[in-house]
Amino acid sequence: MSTTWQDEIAAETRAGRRISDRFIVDKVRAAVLTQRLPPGTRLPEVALGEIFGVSRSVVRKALTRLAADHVVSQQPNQVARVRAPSIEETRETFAARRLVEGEVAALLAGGSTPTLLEEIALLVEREAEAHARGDEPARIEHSLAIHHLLAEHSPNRVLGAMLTDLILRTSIVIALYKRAGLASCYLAEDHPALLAHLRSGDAEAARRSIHEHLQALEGLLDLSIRETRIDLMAILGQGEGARMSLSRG
Amino acid sequence: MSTTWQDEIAAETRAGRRISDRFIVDKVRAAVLTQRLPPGTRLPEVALGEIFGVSRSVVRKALTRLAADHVVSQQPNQVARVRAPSIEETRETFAARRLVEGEVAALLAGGSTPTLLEEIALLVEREAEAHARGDEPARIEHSLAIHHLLAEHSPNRVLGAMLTDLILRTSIVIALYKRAGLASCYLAEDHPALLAHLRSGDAEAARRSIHEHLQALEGLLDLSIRETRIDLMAILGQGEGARMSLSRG
DNA sequence: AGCCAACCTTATGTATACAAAAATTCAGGT
DNA sequence: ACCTGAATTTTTGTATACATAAGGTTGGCT
Repeated sequence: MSTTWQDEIAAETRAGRRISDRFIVDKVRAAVLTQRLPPGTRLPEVALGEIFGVSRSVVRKALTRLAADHVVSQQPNQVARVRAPSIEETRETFAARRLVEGEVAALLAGGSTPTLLEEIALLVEREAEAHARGDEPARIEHSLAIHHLLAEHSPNRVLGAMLTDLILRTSIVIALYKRAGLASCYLAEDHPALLAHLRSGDAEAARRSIHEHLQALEGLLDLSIRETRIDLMAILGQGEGARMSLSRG
Repeated sequence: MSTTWQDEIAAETRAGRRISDRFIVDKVRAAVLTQRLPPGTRLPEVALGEIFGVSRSVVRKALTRLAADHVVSQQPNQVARVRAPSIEETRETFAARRLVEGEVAALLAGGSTPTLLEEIALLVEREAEAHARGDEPARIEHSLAIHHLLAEHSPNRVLGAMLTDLILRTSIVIALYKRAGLASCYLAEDHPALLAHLRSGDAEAARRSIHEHLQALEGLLDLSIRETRIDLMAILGQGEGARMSLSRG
């Protein structure tokens, strides 16, 4: 994974651009989303600075922004760590997203442009194809793109920004709590149904389909009471593996 | 106003505490809320640093956090300025808050503790008293306290945090767009009605009373189309007054 | 052997110096 | 008189040095 970062950093510097805090935010967020940086991983400022070839100033700004996005936790005089949302917070995040994304979908059911509907239709198709050929990373990417499209085109931009945040947070906890044996969180009917309701302009049906979709998604997670699993992971599991790959750079 | 800050800074240092970024965030946010720092005001890092007696490092962190809270706008290589939300954003913020606070109130209608209900009842009473004696600052404080209480006690803490943010943002635009001749935004019936519905446990009635309350509040604002008012203010009105009081420190 | 304390390592908090980019000012020309 | 453009000033971006606090480790003591 460090090599991936190394490559992207090299590409960025070759392009004449300096590494910005934004770049670091994006890379760390992507790594957290794909669990290359598991919850609890320590993110010391100097180590990150060496990896990205910048000083602590830039890293600190990036970490502050990641903390505002709920990706890392930052406590005074302590190392920043990849956040491990609790089961309770996971449930609450899903509930918040149901509320917000449901409203956005309802707003969009009235006034979405044909262009938007076509873009969504394309992504829905691609997601199905990716699933059919067993390409789970591509499927996740297209699925996320659909929801991000809703957020970006929300008539209410304040709600849209909130939704962007919630999509990120739910993605993190989905990666975290996905039931062990489950190959994919694909729900074949849900996105086509949503699209149909957006097309027909039925706001309440669109809202309902979002609610059901997210409810089903949450149901695919392993949110059993034994929260110890995560605590142990945060305390013990962050050990040598993740730490080394960071300090190796 | 600088003298107020000076006093608070002196009190903080006397107490042995160093001025933290948190302190600066709180003070700037309060000043924006009370319009002592009008929209468009420039907030240069060195000037703020001199006022608070800290270096740019601390100020920068504070400004980054204020930007995350939508209080100031920060663009690369430009001075941070107090944000002036547009009329459109104001409407969208109110809509978002109606959605979120309505849900929180509905959740709270079922399961709020007697303690919480008593606290709210006390604040409702105090707000009415403050209004009766014409003490508008105190009235605003108690009114805000009621809504913050809902946010803090939200069974869904994710929604609660989102509501805290939205309360701040709506407070800013209320101060910004309050109709000129209006002495107060007090709506005598609304808070008591909300309290009654929280007590009775009727979730949908509680949600509805929040919706109506916020709709009425938005109706008290001057959101006419001529947005030029704000643009002019941001460009011209930020002149000597605010700038000087900052540089005078 | 177990526990405690002092030390040392590590990492963050803060200030400051220098570089680069904007904004402003002022002079020159049309 | 107005517009243009270079020089100056202001302000931010980044790196680095020093101070401080947290965490772990080793030594000594009971």
